Amino acid sequence: MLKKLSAEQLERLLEAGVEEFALHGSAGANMRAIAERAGISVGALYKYYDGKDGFFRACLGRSLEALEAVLAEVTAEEAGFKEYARRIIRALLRFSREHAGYVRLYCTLAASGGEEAVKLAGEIEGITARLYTRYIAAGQAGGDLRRDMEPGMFAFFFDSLLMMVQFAGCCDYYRERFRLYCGGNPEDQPDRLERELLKFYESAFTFEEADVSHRETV
Amino acid sequence: MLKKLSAEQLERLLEAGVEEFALHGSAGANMRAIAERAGISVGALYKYYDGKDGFFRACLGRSLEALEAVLAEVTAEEAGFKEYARRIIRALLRFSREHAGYVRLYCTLAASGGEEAVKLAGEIEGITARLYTRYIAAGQAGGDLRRDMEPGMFAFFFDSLLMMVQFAGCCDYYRERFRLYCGGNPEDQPDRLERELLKFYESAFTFEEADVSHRETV
Amino acid sequence: MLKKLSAEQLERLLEAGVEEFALHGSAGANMRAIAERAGISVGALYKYYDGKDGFFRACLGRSLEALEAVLAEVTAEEAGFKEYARRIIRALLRFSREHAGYVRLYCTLAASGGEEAVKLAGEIEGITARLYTRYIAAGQAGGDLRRDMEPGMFAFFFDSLLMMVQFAGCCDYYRERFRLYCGGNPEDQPDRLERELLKFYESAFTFEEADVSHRETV
Amino acid sequence: MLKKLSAEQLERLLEAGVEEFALHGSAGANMRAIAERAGISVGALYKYYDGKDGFFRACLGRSLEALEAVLAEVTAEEAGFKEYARRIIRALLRFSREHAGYVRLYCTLAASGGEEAVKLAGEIEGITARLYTRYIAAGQAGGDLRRDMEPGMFAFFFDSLLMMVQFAGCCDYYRERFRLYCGGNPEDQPDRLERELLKFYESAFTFEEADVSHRETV
DNA sequence: TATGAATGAGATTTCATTCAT
DNA sequence: TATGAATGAAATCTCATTCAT
Repeated sequence: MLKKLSAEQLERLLEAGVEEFALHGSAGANMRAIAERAGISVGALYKYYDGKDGFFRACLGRSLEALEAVLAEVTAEEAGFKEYARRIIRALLRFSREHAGYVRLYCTLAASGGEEAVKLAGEIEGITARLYTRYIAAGQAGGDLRRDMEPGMFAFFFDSLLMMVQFAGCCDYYRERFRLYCGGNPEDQPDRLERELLKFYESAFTFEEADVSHRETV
Repeated sequence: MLKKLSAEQLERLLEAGVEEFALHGSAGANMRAIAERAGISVGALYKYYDGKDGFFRACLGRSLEALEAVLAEVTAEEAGFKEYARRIIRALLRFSREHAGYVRLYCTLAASGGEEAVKLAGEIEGITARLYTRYIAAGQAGGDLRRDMEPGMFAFFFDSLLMMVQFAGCCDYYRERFRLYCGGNPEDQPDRLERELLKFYESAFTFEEADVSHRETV
Repeated sequence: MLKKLSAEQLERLLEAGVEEFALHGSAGANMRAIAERAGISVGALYKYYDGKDGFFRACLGRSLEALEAVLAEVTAEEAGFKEYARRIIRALLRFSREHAGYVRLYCTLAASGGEEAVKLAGEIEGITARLYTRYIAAGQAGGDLRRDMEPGMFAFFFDSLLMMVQFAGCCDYYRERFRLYCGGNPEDQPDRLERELLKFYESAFTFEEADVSHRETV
Repeated sequence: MLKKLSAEQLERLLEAGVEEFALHGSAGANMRAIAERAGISVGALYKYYDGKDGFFRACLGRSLEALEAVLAEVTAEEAGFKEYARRIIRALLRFSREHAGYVRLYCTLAASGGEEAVKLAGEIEGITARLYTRYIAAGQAGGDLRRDMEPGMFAFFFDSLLMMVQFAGCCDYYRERFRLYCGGNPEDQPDRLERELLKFYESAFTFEEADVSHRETV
């Protein structure tokens, strides 16, 4: 890696890459278009990155770093489940507003197949998987969360909805889908989304068979 | 092989297309590779479909039809919420086992952007969006489901988890992600997945603030 | 050459070929389009003619035969120069009205290069070249036509104008060119064209230096 | 050879295109062959021109510009009819010797049909049509040219012969045709051709009915 | 060193020709 | 025998990558 591209230029380059890859996929992206969008020459792009694949991975890395940073920041502080969930929801909604390209790229990556995708899944999802699962298990141990659930499974459901909400804020298809179900866009009604999602989570995670044994299951 | 393309060959062609598009995306797919995979000539492929885009849409159409057929079949019969959900879960798990390619293509489409994706979202998701939302609203009216939720939003959550479970059964990234959270693959433990997901749904959808007012919210 | 295509079908085939070749040139013509236009199968086309080139030559032959037939008919009768010219003009104008495709194909052929074209030029133009040249020489010997001209050259000029008039009646470019010079289309004003062309010919062919020695040459 | 395309190479590219299009027509020309003939890569060809059609038009444009330049130069100076005609004949004969490819392409274009050809006819022929017609009308007004002719028609005849002479110098078919009528090639005997053509023109344009009323019309 | 034009392999697409039916 | 779908070579065109300037 040479050192002559200014930090700002590198920034622009990665942003351009993220956007182009998110828009057209790894195969459909156009290296020349990326360079132009970033205002640098293709030659420079190839000096700094090792071909299209290498650059794609760099863009991906960039996106995932940013995502992880947000999550790390949010999950650093201890909090009760509801508050914890609220913070994550808010952070991710803000993230998809501010870094739509990153989320789009993440979505594109997740849809792509192959060894590479598997490897990246391990790197990216491993952290949150462990984090959420442990947190839920701790909640169970502490008596705050229902005991008749598998922490891993419920962590999976928890994270899945967060992913979907993010995609709904950034990716055309998921955005339209959200409109059909809920009306409007996620970023225009963060409070409503937060409220309903929290409600959903709260009861799913705290409900106990025993508490409702008198009710007729539907 | 100069025989007329048999129905089976045409079938193979679409399957090959579904697989290739699912694997490499719309841009990355290779028409020659598709023809070879199906064992026919490129010329024949172009005789039956109008270019790459046209063929892509045909593959998409086939995938979505199959998906809709399954959902239509399952949702035709009336049932209580839990039974209804159970059937859908089972049907979709079976579908992703038997038609992994269709689901992969659906996932690829959802990740792609553009007008086309938006239009397709409307066609594909509109049906389930209305279906689920109405079903939930009916459940509320009948007293089976909690009243303090927005039917649309909760339908969105409901469907989102189903999507994720399907993707986890078919797409490399989502599959790996599932392993990290839950261990193993969805299709190898359908009962476990069904049980936990139903548990999650049941409490999320039937919980009522009033019932648990004595509990400390976590 | 097999015998099963009816005369009418063969007719249609050649007509279709003439039109297609005239329209798109030898390289641009589409064999399938020709077969379709003629209402027969491509297989039959290939049974009767040996590939594209062979069929092209057949179409050409057809056109040239028709052209020669017209000229042969007209030049069979003896007549004075002016009457002779008048007849040819009229015959060719009618021919280009009734067989525009033949003339177009002739024009296309003449524009194409290569050995083939040279060979065909010999076959096609040889006849008229000899005919006109001899006629003019005879006119000179008989005292009807000026003596200070080379019969071959003047025959060339004579024929060249006839070609142009024909092209003007059938080929888009030449037709537009005619409109710019003369206004209207040749076939809509055959009398005017005949009159002026005859005037042109008459003076060109009968003028004698001696007769006008007293005039200042311009 | 990774140097920037030199002016000379660009020149060669157009020349190669003119030659290839002239030889095989617009449909039959081969872009790869053109690039090879010019010694550049196909990629470069496509960087400079917008597809086959765009490049064809560029080649055409170059040919027609050159033709117009020659005519403009020649017709700039005033002169009596005979001198004027002599100059044009000479200029065009030289032009077809030096730029055979341009003339061939012009001939190919004229034989091709379609809207495009009509439009180009308007652009190309319009200039000479007006020029010649006005010149002839002026000659009539000044008493130098016969009054019993339509200037437009005679201008058409005038130009038609010039076209044919040019084609005879460059296009295989027309060249062979010339040999049949006149013997030899136009460019090998420019003086003879000039002399005879002038003779033809002179009498055609200056003949007056009145002058020869005593002669028996042939 | 940074540039971006040139390269050319490889993709999409067409269409003359074949041959099973 | 006549058909016309299937073939696949060859055409057009794109774009990741190189490298002379």
